[in-house]
Amino acid sequence: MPGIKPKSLFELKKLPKQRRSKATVEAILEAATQLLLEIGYDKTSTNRIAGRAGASIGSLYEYFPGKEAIFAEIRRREDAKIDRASAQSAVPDTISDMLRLHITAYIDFVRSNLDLHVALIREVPQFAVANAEAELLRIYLPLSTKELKERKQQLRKNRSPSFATEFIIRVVRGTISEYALYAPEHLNDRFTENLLDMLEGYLVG
Amino acid sequence: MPGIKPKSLFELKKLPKQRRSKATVEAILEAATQLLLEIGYDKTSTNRIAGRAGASIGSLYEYFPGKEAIFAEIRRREDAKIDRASAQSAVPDTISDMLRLHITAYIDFVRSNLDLHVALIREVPQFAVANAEAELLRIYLPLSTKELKERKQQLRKNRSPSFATEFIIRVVRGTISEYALYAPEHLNDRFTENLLDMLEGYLVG
DNA sequence: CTATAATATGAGCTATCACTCAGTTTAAAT
DNA sequence: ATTTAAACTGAGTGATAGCTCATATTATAG
Repeated sequence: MPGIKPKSLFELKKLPKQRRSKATVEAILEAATQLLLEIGYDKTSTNRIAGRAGASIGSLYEYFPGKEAIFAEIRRREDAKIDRASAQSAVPDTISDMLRLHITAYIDFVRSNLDLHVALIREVPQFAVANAEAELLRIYLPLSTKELKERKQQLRKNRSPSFATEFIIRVVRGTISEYALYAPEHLNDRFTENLLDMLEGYLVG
Repeated sequence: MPGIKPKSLFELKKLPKQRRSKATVEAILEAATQLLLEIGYDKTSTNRIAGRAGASIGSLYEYFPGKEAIFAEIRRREDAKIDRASAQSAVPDTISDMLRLHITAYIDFVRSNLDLHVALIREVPQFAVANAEAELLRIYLPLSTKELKERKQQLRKNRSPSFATEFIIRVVRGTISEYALYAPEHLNDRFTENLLDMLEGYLVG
């Protein structure tokens, strides 16, 4: 019986309870984010993160089971921001307005955090891919199959709501990531309008 | 005057001349590919690659300046395969047929090398991003601005050939990568038909 | 005030990594 | 047969990585 199996390599070992330790965890996450942007994932060591954060390496390992967990938490928090960006009170009647609402929100979000967004895709190993998928479903909940079904009369013939839901979600995510990675300067209004035009043509006709 | 600056960290230091050394280089690339798929980029060490390849670590460094160069070469060879897949003799008259030709070729290619394709995106740090862009332009040359201009009468009004060229290239690449990474089992004929349908609607109307 | 839990410390351990180099073996050239 | 170039070898080096743990400090609870 060797060591005890840890709950997860990607989650916090324990939650900070006092103000002091909460600040430590925040400082670690902030330092890790900075270092990711400055020198990349590989060269960012746990010792360096602790140093930048003004914490000891021991404290870091008090809360994080390892390096990966730090970046998994950073990713989780970015996901949460997207959630907030997409959470809309009013749900439009037309598919066209629905598309515009969510896609502009998503593009605005990506643009406002472009460097970090790109670094997370480009630098950080995709250890928590399952998570990314769960995130996907949460983010675009408003754009879900259910909502499309409720607007089925607007849909083009032969468009299955369930298939179309996944399809447009992946077209949007994939295309925006592609632009963010390789042509961020083209992630502009003209792009947005073309994307919306294309998707509306696909869904509504 | 410290060391002499190497030509590039991503290119071969020297080309193998004899049959024996060519085989060594091939074995190294094959071993690196296997290890990438088995244990990932981070855990794949140069010593391990040499071991698996049946070569000495010294031989490895005779031809490759470092670990990154090995995977850059693997990527280069994959790119070359895409080139070949897209190189078509007949150039169709209609935009619709053009789309079908190149997109089905690209999807077939991705599907036939799915594991490696995904691993290269997911695991290998994007050290040679400029290369990926050069590749992009080469791959879709047939689908270029020029070819769209020649078929301008088929294009929808207000579609700029130059903008549309980049747009559809990135939609295709981004979307297919998204599916390959997160839903490879949905990278099927139904997906292909929907993608073609959407793009044709966008370009032709 | 005391006891207990929470938090912080950082020297140092083990492991592994990318990589070098002095020497040897094999093949090609003359 | 001899010379020269190409190819191969692998123990060893320096650096650094992730991470532990015994100890010390600070905060909360009773």
